[in-house]
Amino acid sequence: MNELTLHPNVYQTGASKGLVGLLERLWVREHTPGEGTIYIISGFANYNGGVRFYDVFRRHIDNGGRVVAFLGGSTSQRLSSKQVVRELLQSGAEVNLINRKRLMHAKSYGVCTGDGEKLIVTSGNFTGPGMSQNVELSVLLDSATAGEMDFSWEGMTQAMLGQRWDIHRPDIANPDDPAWQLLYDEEDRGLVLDESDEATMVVRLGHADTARIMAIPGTSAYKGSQYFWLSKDAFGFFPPLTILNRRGYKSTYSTMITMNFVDLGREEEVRVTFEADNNLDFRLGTGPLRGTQLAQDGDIAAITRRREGSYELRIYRDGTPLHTALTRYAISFIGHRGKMYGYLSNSEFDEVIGLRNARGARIH
DNA sequence: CGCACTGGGTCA
DNA sequence: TGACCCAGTGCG
Repeated sequence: MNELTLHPNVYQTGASKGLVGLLERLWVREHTPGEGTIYIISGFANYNGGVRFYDVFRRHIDNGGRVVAFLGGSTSQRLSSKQVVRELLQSGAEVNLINRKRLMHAKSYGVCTGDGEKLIVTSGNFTGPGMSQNVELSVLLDSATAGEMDFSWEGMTQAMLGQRWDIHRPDIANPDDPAWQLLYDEEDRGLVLDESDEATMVVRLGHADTARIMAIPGTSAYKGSQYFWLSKDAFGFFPPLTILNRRGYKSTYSTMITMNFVDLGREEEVRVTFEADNNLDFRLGTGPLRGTQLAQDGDIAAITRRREGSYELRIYRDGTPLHTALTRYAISFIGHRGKMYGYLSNSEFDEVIGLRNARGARIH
């Protein structure tokens, strides 16, 4: 069946809620690892755009399948990152970088197997924000429809390769390959945030988020790790999750960020983890809050991204005026226990909490 | 000892 | 079965 989605959570005609859901249908639910070829076409690409699927690609390739990607590349613009290309190449994917004066701006994803051709035509790039945060329109065309209009992935990709375009295939073994210069380094923590990335996430905390915060040291409730569970739609809100797990056998992708625990007056390094191979949990480590009694079920946490890897965390207790003021930004329901979350710009957040007046001047 | 891991639960 | 929810174990 064909499907259309306008994400995040705006409109959908079928069961899938957004681009990631459509991709899961094509590449996971309706696909057997090793069968046929997976295709990726995107002008922009970063690590978190693919983090849901690297495991899927690896398993597919290990079982004899192919993954073919066409990504934008440029020496002057930040189109695709070294990190996403390295990860794709390491899993065995074939990556073509298209360097054009006029951007390769198409976005399409799909698969070709013995069952036929399927494709998604979308505005969503292979990036964290494109996959979930931005408003993006996507259409999935099933094999019957693709067959009806005579679409072929092989035909389209061969036609792309036949253009007089500047196409590069970076060599994973050779860091001096000039093709790498078409890619940017997204792990440069000195990167200045785009204004649209200067955002604050507000999330209504639940029991699981606060049980260890409320626990008494020495009790069993105090044991284990202290996390806030976030929506996996929040990939785009964090730096690339490029750290792979060392110990376990279930792959996880994580990153370390600097978190200023404003209520503690303390800054700590904490880990953000995506449990790709366990239960798809997306967790923010908040260990320093353990046992502090600073947050309980129903309170609001505000997580403010100030720089690429620097964040601030503030807790607003249920029943306080600022809790009420911030709750109206938590507009998306997630999970099945009434958790809600949402975003607002940092300038708006600063104004709400009184760090800044309506004219944007900082208040001391 | 804290937290990276584990592996269930639960509802749509 | 996807995506949060939950309660630990045991490693370093």
